[in-house]
Amino acid sequence: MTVLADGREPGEPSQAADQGDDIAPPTIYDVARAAGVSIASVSRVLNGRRNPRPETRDRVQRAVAELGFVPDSAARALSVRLKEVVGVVVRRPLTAGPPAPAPAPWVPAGAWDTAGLLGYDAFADETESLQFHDMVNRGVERAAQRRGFDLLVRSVDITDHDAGRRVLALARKSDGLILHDRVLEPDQLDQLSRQVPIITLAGIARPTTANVGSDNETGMRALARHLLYDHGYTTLGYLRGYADSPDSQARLKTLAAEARGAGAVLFSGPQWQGNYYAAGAAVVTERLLASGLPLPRVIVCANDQSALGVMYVLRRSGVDVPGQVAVTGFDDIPMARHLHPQLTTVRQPIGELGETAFEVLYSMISGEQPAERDIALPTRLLCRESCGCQPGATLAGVTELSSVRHLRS
Amino acid sequence: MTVLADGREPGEPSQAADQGDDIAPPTIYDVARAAGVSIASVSRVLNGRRNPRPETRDRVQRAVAELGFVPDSAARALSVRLKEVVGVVVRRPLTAGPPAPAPAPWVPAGAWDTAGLLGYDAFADETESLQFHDMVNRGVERAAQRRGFDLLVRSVDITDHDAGRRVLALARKSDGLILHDRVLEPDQLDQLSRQVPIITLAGIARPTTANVGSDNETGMRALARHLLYDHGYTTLGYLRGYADSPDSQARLKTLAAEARGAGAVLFSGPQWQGNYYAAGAAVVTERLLASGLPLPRVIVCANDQSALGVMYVLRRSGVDVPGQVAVTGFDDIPMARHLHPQLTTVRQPIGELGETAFEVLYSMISGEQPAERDIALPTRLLCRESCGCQPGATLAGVTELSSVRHLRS
DNA sequence: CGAGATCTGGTAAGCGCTTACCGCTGTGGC
DNA sequence: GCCACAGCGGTAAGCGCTTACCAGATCTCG
Repeated sequence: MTVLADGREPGEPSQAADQGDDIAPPTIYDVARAAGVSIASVSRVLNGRRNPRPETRDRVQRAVAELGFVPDSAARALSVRLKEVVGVVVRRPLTAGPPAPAPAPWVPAGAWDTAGLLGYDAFADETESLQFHDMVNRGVERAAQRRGFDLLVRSVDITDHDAGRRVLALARKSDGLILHDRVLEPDQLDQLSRQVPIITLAGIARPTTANVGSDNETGMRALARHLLYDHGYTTLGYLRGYADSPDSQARLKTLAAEARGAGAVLFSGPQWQGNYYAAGAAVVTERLLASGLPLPRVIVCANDQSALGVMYVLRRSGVDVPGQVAVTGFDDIPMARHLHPQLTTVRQPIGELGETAFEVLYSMISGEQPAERDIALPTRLLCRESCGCQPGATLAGVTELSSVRHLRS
Repeated sequence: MTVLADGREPGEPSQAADQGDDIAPPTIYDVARAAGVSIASVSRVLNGRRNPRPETRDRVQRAVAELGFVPDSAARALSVRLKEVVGVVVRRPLTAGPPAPAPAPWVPAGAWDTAGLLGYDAFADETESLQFHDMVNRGVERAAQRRGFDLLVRSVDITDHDAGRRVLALARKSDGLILHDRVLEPDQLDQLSRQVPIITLAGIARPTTANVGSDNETGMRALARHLLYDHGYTTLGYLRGYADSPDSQARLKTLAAEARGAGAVLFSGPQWQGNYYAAGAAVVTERLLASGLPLPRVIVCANDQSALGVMYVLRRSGVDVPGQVAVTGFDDIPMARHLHPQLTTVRQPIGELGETAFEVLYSMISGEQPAERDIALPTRLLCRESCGCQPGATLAGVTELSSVRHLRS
């Protein structure tokens, strides 16, 4: 038996450890001693290796139960090189107040500071509220739990241009990373992904990473056709998300193609540049109103939160939604159905996005090559009221149009 | 220099490690070799110990930068006995659909199953939406980040009666735990808290744990007096949270005392037992309506989510809010101001609750005895519309009444 | 200019766990 | 009855890092 210099065995709590209050948790040595076996036997029983003799197994299990032993994760991780932790990184404004804008030179300085947005106090704590990200993370957690993994969550500030270091630090605390929108630059991503498995969400798959997103084309096409043909709208505006968001770009592209096909006019110039936040959308909408130019008949927003901001400003300005201007979103966050009018939007399977991301990551951590490097989950149109539809007679006041069935038949 | 059996030094990536795709991250041995120093020197430079010679420091820093070295957290944790991770546990329904009820024998079986709640499809994904817990966690994360800690988040199912094991497992992955409402039974708490520092949120401080909550008394007193004296309501109902929630009990107690003092009638019997969820509150409200008994003039809800459910059902049943029945909440979650009518509620400093919890936990992890074992953060009344007030002329449509100033002057 | 004090870098032990390897015991086949 | 062999438990190495301890170099001051 190994005995340390001060006379105690390895793992035995030292005298000075803690006075009464906190006692150190038991180690595998404590269990081995209590069971009268070696630490190897304890470990084998715990990990189901090599089929130990029933008597040995019993003694160990009894000792484990009695001491309430659970192996220390750090020691285990060091040994098996698996932490059973995945890191999740979200880029979000950490400081209170409205988010900094995406690069948008046409927005006068000050427009985003607190003073400039006082009128939008209604969204002051928007960044505190549940967003798309959080719901995705909930899905990641569900899937992770099934594999005994936990989530290590970290936010990087929207203005943090040295996110690389912080993400790398997280990487060394986990077995793999799930990165939300816009967390790393492509070259940082390439570099990091050679050291640790990485999944991006709503990004672009690269040689060494996989991406999980949703089928923007199908959903947006259904929405566009609904607006263009069912409602007959001929002028539309697209309020964008971050300029470099692949999701926002894909949605715009599909919408533009459909509008063109229907001979409708689509506004989507620089003055339609939002940032996925309600506060940002509110400012954009106000500028549009102030410009005196006529508004399009319908404003298609890159996401639900933007739609929230648009509707808020329109309503305050006495513009009837959807009577004068219809508004639509994308995502179907829970708040969408609690708005007045209820928001017509395209539902993404938000939780599944997270679950899928974890499962793909898990397979990469296990050393497999993922079969598919770019996964798009299905979307579907939810017609509620803000597009101009009358609330249906369905129970929840939602008319569901499966985009596929509706359009492909 | 130590050399392993196969000829490579410790830490040197073995040949078979990974083929091209993933390469193992550099270890401290790689850095030491690149810098031409020993691993001890590298460690000392990294941790700022013993003031190394400038030249040594330079060489190490250069090598670290070049290799992009970041120490492995598991190895570091094992050595310094600090993981720089705090575990956060939330009890929530993990499966889709409405939550299981708190023990409430008067609710007929089936009332909570999907079929029984079909009419409340509006809240089907409520458990997916932002809740109080998430906002608190955001605060924890903020504070943790300042200390280089990360959050390990885990949910336990609302029906999981063996939560102890799962929480213990989390404990061994972290340096301390923050437990939300109702995660552990008091005896489990006592046992676990002797091994690891624990903070409860909205619970009760015990000899070995600290608790962070908010000042229910002051907030509820302000709300009660506003309803009783400013509005002159003489009949009230209190829709409770979980039966064993200290928050819910404290709020009821204060409300009852105030009502008694004003000679008003307060209903709070078993048929007023909710569960902090909108879906639960909706069912309760429907039963109250079905009972045919007259409703009180105002329904005071244990939290905002409950108020959401109450308002939803009242509105569907043609009851005018606040004209016929006023409704109030507690918490001030972001959705509160987006409801129609806007919800009058008592604001808790939700984010600060989390930040405070972390700070206290951090001090315990650092081996200090917290000065205060039971911390209550200030609350304040926010009068919006659902209590019967007219929307004020203030910018955000919110009349703020500092509970202290209003009542103590 | 030499002895002690000071400073700096290296060596090695140890954190708590897993597992390769070794040796002992008991079994079956000849 | 003996030996090969399977089965099981123990010993010890090693995961990547920090740090106590030691030894050599440098400095200080009598």
